Amino acid sequence: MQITLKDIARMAGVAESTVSRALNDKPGVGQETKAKILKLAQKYNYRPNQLARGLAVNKTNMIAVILAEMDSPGNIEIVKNIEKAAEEVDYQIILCNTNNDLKKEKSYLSLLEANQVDGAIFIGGKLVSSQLLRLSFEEKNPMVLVNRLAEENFFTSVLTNYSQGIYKAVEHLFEQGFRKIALICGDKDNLTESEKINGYYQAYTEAGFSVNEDLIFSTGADRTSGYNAFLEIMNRDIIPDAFISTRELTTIGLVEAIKFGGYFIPDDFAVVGYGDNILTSVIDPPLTVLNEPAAELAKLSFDFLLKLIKDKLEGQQIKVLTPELIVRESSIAKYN
Amino acid sequence: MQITLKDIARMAGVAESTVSRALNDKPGVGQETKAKILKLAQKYNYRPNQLARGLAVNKTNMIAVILAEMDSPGNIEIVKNIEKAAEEVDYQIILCNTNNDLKKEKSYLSLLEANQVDGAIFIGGKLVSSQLLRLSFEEKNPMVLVNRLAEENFFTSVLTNYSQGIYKAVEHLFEQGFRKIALICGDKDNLTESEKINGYYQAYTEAGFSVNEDLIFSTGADRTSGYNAFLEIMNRDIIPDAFISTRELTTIGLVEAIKFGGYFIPDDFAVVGYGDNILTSVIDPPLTVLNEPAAELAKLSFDFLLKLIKDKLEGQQIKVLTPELIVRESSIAKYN
DNA sequence: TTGTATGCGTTATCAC
DNA sequence: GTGATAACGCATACAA
Repeated sequence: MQITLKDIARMAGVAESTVSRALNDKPGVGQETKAKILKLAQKYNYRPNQLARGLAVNKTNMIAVILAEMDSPGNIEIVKNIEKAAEEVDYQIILCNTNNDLKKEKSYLSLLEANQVDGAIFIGGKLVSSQLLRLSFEEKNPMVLVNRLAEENFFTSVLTNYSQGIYKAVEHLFEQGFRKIALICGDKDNLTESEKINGYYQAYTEAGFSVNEDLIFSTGADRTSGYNAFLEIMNRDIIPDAFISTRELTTIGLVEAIKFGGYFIPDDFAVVGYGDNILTSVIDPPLTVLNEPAAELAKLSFDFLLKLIKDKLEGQQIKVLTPELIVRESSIAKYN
Repeated sequence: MQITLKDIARMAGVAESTVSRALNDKPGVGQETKAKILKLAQKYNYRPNQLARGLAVNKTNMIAVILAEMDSPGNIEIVKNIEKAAEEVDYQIILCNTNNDLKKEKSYLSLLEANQVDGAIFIGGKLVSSQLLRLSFEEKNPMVLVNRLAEENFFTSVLTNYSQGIYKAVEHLFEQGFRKIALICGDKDNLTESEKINGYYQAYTEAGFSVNEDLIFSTGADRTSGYNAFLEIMNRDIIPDAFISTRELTTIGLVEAIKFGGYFIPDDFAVVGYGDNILTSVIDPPLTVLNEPAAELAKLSFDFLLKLIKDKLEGQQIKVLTPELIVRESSIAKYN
C-alpha cells in the first residue's frame, strides 16, 4: 500500500491539514514542523495521490490530445510539440487516437466530461459534428481545435490556411510554366480539403485560366490512394504536366507511381507535395512541399487551452497560420 | 457544474447506492427503478467522475507509455499499436516523452506512484538505472520494458534480439561478397547498442574473419550524426565496401552523405539500414533494412502489462523477438 | 501556528 | 430490493 498524508501526519504527530500545508508550501506552518514533515515525506517517498487531489481541487493537470489519425507524420509533429509545451508547465497529455471514427471521438470526449482532464486539443479530423462538440462546449469544457474547420466557428481554433497554401503552390507552378496542374486531394465534403480546392480554383481564376475539372482527383488519404490516383489520371483525356498532392501519404504514393511508371520528376511531371517530413527532403529529387508550421500550431493551441482552463480567455479565438512553400527540385521547370 | 450521482438519486427519489448499482449493472435493483434511473442518466447526460471512481476502486484504466524519444518512427509505431490494443479493452494511454532524460523519467514514474495510472510501459531508452526502477518495482507497480535492457533482468520485458539482427545483416553482406563492413552504431555503454556490436563481432568471428575496429563507428542517434559518420570514416585508413547503420535516423543521414558525395548505392557502397519506415522503401535505391516487429512488441507488452495489473502474471517474463531482415536493392552486389 | 470538520463523487458494506 | 454510511486521499474553511 502506498503511503498517505494520514500516515505522515501520524508519524509526525500533527494533523493532516498541517502536513498538506507543509507539502504544498502554503503559509501558516512552523519551520520546525515543516522540516520534520518534509523529511518524513522524503524518507518514505511520499507521493500525493493525484486522483484524490484532483477530486478535491477539481483539476488534474492533464489534457487530452485527440488525434484524428496517427499515421500522419505532421500530426505526430504537432503532438510532440504540445507535449513539450505541456511539460514545461507541468501538464501531462493523454493521447487519444480516433482513427476518424466519430464514435471513438465521442467516447474520448467523455474524458472531459468525466473530469479526467482539464481540457482537450483536437487535431485534424473531418467535418466537426458541431452537434457533438457544442454539447461539450456549452458545458464550458475547455477545448481548442487544430486544423479542423467546423460549420460554425464556435470554438477556439488554430488553423492552417489551406486555401492560401494551395494558391501559393499553383502560383509557383504557373511561374515555372506549368499549366495543366492535377490536384490530388480529398473529398469535397471535407471542409479542409474543400478549402484546398478553393485555393486551386482561385489561383486559376485570378491568373485568367479556366479550370479543367478532370484535373481534380478526389481520393483517400493513404499511400495507395496516391499511387492509384496517378494511374487513373493517366487514363483520362487530359495529361497533366504537374501534380499537387494535398496530403502527406498520398504524396508519397504519387511519387512512387510516377517513378515506377518510368517517368522523371520534374522532367515529365512537376510535383508539389505536402508535409516537410524526413522523406520529402531525402527523396530523389527533393520535393517541393507545402509545410504546416507544426511547432507554432502546437504552441498556440496549447497556450489557448491553458488560458481557457484558467478562464483567462474571453470569447472564442481563432488564429490562422499560413503554410510555407518550400521550393526544391521537384517543381522546377528544366527548360524555361 | 457537472451532474453527479447524488443529483440523479435526488431526482429519482432513491439512494445514491441504488443509482450506483443501477448504472454499473450490479444485481439487486428493481426493473422499474433501474429503468427510471437509466432514463434520467441519459436525459442529463450523466458521466461518472472518473477521479472519484478511481479513488474509490483504486483503478484508473489508464496506463503510461513512457517513451525515450519521440523522434524515432519505430517508437511511434509501437505507441500506435499499444494505443490500439488498449482501446480494445477500454484503457487510455497517457503519453510521456523523456527525451532520454533520467530526471524526466523519474518524474513520469511518479505517475505510477501517484496512483494516476494502473501501470506503465517503457519504450527504449538507455541503460536502466536499476536503482531507480527497482524502487517502483518493489512497490509492486506494474510495468513492462520494451526494447530496453537492464543490468539485471528484474522486469517483465519484451525485447528485440539486436545481436541476432546485426548478425543476420553481416551474414547477408558476406554472402553478397562484402568484407569490409562499417558499423555505424551508438555508444558501447548503451546496452542495446553493445548488443548490436556483439552481433557484428560474432558474425565476423564465426565466418573466420577478424574485425577491424576502425570499421566500428560510435556516434549519436540523429540524422546529422549519420551524415558526419560517413565523412569521418572516409578519412580513415580503411575504406569500407558496405555500411550497416543501427538506428533509423543515422541511416537516413548516412544515405544522404553517400549520395551527396557522389557515390552510388550499392555500386560503391552497400547499405543495410534500420527501420522499415515509409522512407526506406521509397528512397532510391530501396533500402535493405532490419525491422523491428513493432506490432508484436506492442501487443505483447500490453498483454503482459494487463496481466500484471490483474495480478495474473506470476514472476517476471521475458520475451525476445527477432528483427526481420528485409532485403532490397541497397545491399545487393552488382557483379557477383 | 495548528487542529477539527467537511466536502470532492464514487463504490462497498452493511443493515433493513 | 433498497437505503444509510463509511471509505478512498486530499484540500480547505474555520475554529482554537
